[in-house]
Amino acid sequence: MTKQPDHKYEIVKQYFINFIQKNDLKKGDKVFSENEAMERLKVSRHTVRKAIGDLINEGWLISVKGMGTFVNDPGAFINKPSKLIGVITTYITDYIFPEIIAGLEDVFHRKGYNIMLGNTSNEIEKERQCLLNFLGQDLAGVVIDATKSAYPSANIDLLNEFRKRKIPVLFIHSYYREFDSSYVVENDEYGGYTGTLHLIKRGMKKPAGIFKSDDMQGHLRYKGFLKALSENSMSIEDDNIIWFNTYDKKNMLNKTNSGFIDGRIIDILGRCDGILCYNDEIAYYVLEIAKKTGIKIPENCRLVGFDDSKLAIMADVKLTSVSHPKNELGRITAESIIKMINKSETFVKMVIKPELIVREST
Amino acid sequence: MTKQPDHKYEIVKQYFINFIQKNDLKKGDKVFSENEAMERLKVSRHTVRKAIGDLINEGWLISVKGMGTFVNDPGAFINKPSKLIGVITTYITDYIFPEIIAGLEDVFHRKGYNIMLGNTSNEIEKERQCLLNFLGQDLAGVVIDATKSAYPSANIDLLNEFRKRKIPVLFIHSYYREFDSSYVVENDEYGGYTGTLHLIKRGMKKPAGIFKSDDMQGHLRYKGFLKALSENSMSIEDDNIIWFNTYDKKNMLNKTNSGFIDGRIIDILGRCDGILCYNDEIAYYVLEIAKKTGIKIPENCRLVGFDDSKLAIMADVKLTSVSHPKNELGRITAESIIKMINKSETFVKMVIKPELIVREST
DNA sequence: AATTATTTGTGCGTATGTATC
DNA sequence: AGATACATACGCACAAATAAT
Repeated sequence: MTKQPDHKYEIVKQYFINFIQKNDLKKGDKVFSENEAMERLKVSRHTVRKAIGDLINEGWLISVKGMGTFVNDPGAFINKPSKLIGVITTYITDYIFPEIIAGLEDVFHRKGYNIMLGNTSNEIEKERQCLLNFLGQDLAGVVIDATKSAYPSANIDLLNEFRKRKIPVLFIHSYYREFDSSYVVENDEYGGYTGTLHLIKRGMKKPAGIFKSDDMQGHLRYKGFLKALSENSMSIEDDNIIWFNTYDKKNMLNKTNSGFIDGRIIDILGRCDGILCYNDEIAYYVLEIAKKTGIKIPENCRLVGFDDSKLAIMADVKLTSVSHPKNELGRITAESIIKMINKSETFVKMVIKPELIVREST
Repeated sequence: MTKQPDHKYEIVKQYFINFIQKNDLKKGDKVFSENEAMERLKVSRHTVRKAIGDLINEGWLISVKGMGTFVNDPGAFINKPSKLIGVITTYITDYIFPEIIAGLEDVFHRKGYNIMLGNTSNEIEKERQCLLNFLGQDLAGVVIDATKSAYPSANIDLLNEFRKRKIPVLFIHSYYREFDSSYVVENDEYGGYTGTLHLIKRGMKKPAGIFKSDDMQGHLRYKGFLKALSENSMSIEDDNIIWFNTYDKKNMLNKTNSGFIDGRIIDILGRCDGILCYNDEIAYYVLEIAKKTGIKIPENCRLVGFDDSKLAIMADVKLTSVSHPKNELGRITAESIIKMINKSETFVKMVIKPELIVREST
C-alpha cells in the first residue's frame, strides 16, 4: 500500500528509483537523460529537474554537466549506522587502563569500529562533559569506567538520554547502583575474599586493610575481606582499616600532604601482620614505607594487592596480587558492546572471576 | 577579495545571508518574501527560488507554505569544521605513551576537540589501515607516532592525501625522512650525546650501546653516542653495539626466543664498563641479566636509559635516564596541531631538548 | 463564517549558456 | 564542428496554506 504521490515530480523520483533498483544499477552507472525522462513520463523539463534535484540532495544521484546523470549511492536511504564507539576512562595513564584500551582497540579495529576517547581523571564534572560531548556525536555505543561509583551519580540524567536514544552503554570495572545498566566487572567481592583467605592461610592473626572509599570496587573488596574474616571467626578493629579517596591518592603519589595517611600506614604496619591493599599501587606504597621504617615484608607483615600490574613484578619484593587478565577484559568488553549494538544481546551483565597470583609479598 | 559569483542565484543567496547577518536574525525570524526578493534584486521568481532552495539544503532557511521563509540555522554557513583529531600511536600500552595521551587529551578536551584513537603495534600494515580509516572520517587533524621511521614508508601516498585535503598532520617522536612534515620530537642525537658524555665522565673506558634499528630515534641516539665518543678520542668496536628491532623486542619482553640477544648482552656486560641503552625497558632488561650473571651495576658496568619511565624509578638499581617531560610533550603536541588547524602556524618543527636524570645506575 | 491578499509550491514553455564526447 | 546533456534564467498560470479583514 504505497501511497500514490500527489505530485508529478514525486512520480518522476519514484520512477528513477525504480529504474535504479530494477536494473540493479551501481554507483557510477548512468541513468537516462532529462530529455528522455520528459518523453517517458510526459512531463516538462522543469519537473524532471525538480525530481533529479531532490534525488541529488538525497544522495541518490550525481549529475555532471555535459555527460549525464549518474547513480551516486544506491543505498543512501539506508542511513548507514555509526561505527564510532565512545570510551570514557578515569585515568588513561593508570597502570592497568592502557592494557585494557589496547584490548578494546584491537577488537574494535578488527570489526571496523573506531574509538573516541574521553578521560575524567575521576572527576564527576569531567565525566559530565565527556557524556555531553558524546551525546552530540552520533555514537554506536559507549563504554564507561564510572567515576566515583560508590556515590550516587550526578550524571544519571545523561545516561538516561543515551538509553532514550537507544545507544548502548556498557560499564566497565564498576557501575552506578541507581542506574540499571550493562556491565563487565571483576568479581571484587570474591577478590577481596580470596585475597584475605590467602593471608589467613599464611598465618595472618592481626588483619588490616586499605580501601578506596569512593568507588564501588573498594567497597566490594572490603565486603569480601570482612566475609573471609568472619568465616574464620576473626574480627577487625576499625583502627586497622584505612579508607582513602581519589584526593588522598593524588597526594600520596605526588608525595604532597600525605603525612596523615603515611602515619596511619606506619601504625598498621607496626600493629598488624597482614594487609589487604586496594590495589598494587597502594601495596607498592606500603612496601616503600615498610622499607623506610625497617619492617620486613613478608616476614613481619604480608601484603596482597590487586590488578597484577607491572608494579607487582617490578617491586623489590614482588607482590601477591588478585587480578583479571587485562587485555582480555578489554576484548570481552569490546565484543560485548558490539553484540549490544547488533542487538544480538540487549543486556550484558558479566562478572569475571579474578585469580590470585602468589608472589614474594606473602 | 571575495570572488564575484558568476550566477545570479549566487548573488541572491549572498544577499539573503548578508540580510540575516546584518540584521542579526535568529532561528525562527522571518526573511522577506520571494516577491520582494524579485523586486529588490530585479531577478525572476525562478532565480529567487533556486537561491532559497539552495539555502534550505544548506541549512540556512526553512520555508512554510502560506507563511513565508524563516531562518533555520544562522551559523550554517560556517559549515562547522570538524572537532575530531585522529591520534595514531604505536603502542598504547607502552610505558610512556599513556602519559603523552593524557597530556594530549587534557588540552584537546579543554579546547573542545575529541580524540579518535588508532594503534599500529608498530606494524606498517596496521598504520596503513588506520590512515585509510582516518581518511574517511572528516578529521580536523592527525597526530602520528610513526611506525618504523628508520625505513622508507609505504604509506607516503596516504600522507600526501591528507596534505591534498589540507588536513594538518603532526608527527610525534619521529618522522619519515622522505615526507617533509610537521613534527614535535625529542632531540635524540643530543640525548645520546649527553648520556654518553655522562658515562665518559663517570669513567667509562670500554663503551657499549644497544639501539633499535627500525626507528629514527635509535639511529639518532646512536649518532649522538658516536659523536660523544669521537670528541673524547674514544673508539667503539662493532661487537660492542647491539642492534635490535621491533620483532626482537617483542620476543625479549615475552621471554621467548630471546637467547641470541641475551647472549650478546651477557657478552658486552662482561667486556664493557658502560652501556647506553635505547630506552629504560632495555636498560631494565640489561639490569635483570646483570643480576642473574652476578655483574654489579653500577660498580662493574654503568647504564643509561631513555624516557625516564616508571621503570627507571622502580628498578632495584634506579636508572639514570635521558628524558623529556612526557605529559608536557603531549600538551605541546596538542597545542601545536591546534595552531596548525587554526592556520596560525602552518609548519611546526619542534625539537625538545631532553635532560639527563642521574640515578643509581651510574 | 466567508472573503481576500499574501506567500510558498507545482508545473509548463522557452531561450541561452557551457561542458563533454 | 556538431550533437548531446546538464545549468541558468525569464515568464506565466494555478494550487494550497495562512493570516488578516
